[in-house]
Amino acid sequence: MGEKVTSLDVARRAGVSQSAVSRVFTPGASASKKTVDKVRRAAAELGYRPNILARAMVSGKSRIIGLVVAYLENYFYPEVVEKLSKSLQEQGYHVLIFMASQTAGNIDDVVEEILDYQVDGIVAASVAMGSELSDRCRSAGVPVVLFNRTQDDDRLSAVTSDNVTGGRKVAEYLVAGGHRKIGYIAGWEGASTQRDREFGLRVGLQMAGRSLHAREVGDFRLPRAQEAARRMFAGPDRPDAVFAANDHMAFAVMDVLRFELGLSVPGDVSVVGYDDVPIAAWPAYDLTTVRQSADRMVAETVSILMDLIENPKAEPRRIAIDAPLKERGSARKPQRQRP
Amino acid sequence: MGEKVTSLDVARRAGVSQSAVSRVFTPGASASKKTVDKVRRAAAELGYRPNILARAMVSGKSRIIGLVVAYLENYFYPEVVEKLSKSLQEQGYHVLIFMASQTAGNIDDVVEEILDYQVDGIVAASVAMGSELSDRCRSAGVPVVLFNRTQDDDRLSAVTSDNVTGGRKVAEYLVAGGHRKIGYIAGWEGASTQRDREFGLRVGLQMAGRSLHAREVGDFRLPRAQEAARRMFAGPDRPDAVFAANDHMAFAVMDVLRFELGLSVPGDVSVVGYDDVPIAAWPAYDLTTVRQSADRMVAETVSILMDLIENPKAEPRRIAIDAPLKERGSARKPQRQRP
DNA sequence: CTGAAAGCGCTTACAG
DNA sequence: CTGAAAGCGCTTACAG
Repeated sequence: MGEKVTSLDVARRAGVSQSAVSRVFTPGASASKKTVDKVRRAAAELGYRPNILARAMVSGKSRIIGLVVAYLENYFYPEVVEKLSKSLQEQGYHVLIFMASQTAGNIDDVVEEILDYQVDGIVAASVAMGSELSDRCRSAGVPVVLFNRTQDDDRLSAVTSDNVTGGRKVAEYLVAGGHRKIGYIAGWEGASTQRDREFGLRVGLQMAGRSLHAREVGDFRLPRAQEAARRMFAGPDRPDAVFAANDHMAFAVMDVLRFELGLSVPGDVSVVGYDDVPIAAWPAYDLTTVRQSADRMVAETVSILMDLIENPKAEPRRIAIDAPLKERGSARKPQRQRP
Repeated sequence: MGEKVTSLDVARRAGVSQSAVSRVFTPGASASKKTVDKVRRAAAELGYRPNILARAMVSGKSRIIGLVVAYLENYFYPEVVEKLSKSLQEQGYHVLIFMASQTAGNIDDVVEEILDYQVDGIVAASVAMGSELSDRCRSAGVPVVLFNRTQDDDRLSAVTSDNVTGGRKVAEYLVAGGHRKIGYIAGWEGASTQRDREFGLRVGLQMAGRSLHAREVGDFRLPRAQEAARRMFAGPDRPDAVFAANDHMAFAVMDVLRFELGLSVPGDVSVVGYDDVPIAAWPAYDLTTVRQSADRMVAETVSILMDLIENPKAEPRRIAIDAPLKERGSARKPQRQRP
């Protein structure tokens, strides 16, 4: 206990200076093979490992990335956390996680806390950032990338899927499938993903000369989505198709339709989601959905972050990954085969 | 950019010493109201925030907890990550996340990396730790708590649910439900949770004068669990009940039974899981399962960690939270009503 | 209560 | 290539 070994201890045992030890443990530094050997041996014998915090203090690089995430109930995010962590680990970085409470104002406090840890970068997943906050990050020289969300501030990098096109594809697919009464379960209206998906849906509908038959707000949350589905199907003129702004809500909608209202999916009503989380492929749902590749979004995020960290004057980037529709069993298929 | 404000800047502006500034920002320290006011004002004007890394270096407390987690596909873990982060945040700590690759040996490297960050404690969720490793942590004075796993080494703290009793309850419930051919889908055999749940099941069966009818290994993974279910139901003498070592596998088993084999659940076969993840309550599964409270497990974990951090000579603790059976629709119910 | 000084464990110019 | 020295931004005894 407390047998804390420092670089000075190693230096003494190896018969070299502290600087030499430092160089041996610094990737690009110059040291003779002889020194390297002596130092490595001494370090191994002593069980020495560099103190990252001390290194961070002097070098100004902590190799910590702050990840702000609001809710892990939507199973798209656990996948993101896992992939982001792994990918960053491969780059020699680690993720410090900050759960933003649902409460609106808290995100600002959270970012201040993150900055206190001298992070090298911030990934804000599914949260919006006040402009004062992004100013603070900018002046602190800490790059921020918005994940699965965009903001007007174009000095902020952002990675999303192409939500507008994704929404439009759903409209086209549903129309091609012969649906005439298309309902939409909206996500939380403050989210750009919600707005973009809905916009795409409406554009697609309009291009086909149609319009939305019904609309309810599910807020991206399970109970709200259930209520939204109940309201939407309460009247006599029920939809024959529903697009839910994400898979998470689509599952809830399907279950209300099937188990509460006794409707058949897709017999009576087609259901389409957005995200393609793993559960969408489970046979109990077999959900037709828009595929949003966590892999590709994470890869872009890491790439942007690394660029911005290495080159502080690099331009912020905004990426929208293409989002193809994944056909499964929860929505009636267009009759393409019979021309 | 780079307008890095230090405690010395604040001190100068407030007309006090650096020590005074430090004291104002240190919870228990003594400072006159006058000094506090001057310093707070100067700090606010300058936008000063203490550098946590610098503080960590001198104080020896980083207020970072390392969390090692192996896989987030089992939706018990995202819940844990979220709750643990929030709870720790409330205590002024933050979570540095480390994804342990599936590869066996890697966990050791990961722990070394964690230690490099001078964490104040480690939570190892669903991973085992070599004894050399736990020795290193001990000698570094870093407390470790195993989460949802136990090890022989009783100098390690561990938080689990009462897996043995949980398994036994499943046996009793299934027997009471009139099942005669009970199959078990095992998790990864290296996991204590797997061993304990199976042991409990076997004990319960034996106490009722029964024994296991079939057993296949699902490794806690989706595809393996599916294969296990297929094998188990391939022969003529199929089980009338299946206990899967966790919910995640139980979902896969249910889907194979229902959608591949055309069996009715619970009409033809009852299915029981373990964990009670949120999806278990979704009507598409309505899974009878053993409830393992993430809330309580997290609370215990945080409590142990805080104790161990504050008092390094505190004894390690091993907690097994009680795990009640949650009755739902996927398993035939015992006929209690008619005596 | 308050300040001057030393030091946490490293890295980084600067000479050699 | 290598070492001595300074310094990263704080906190912590130690005097006062």
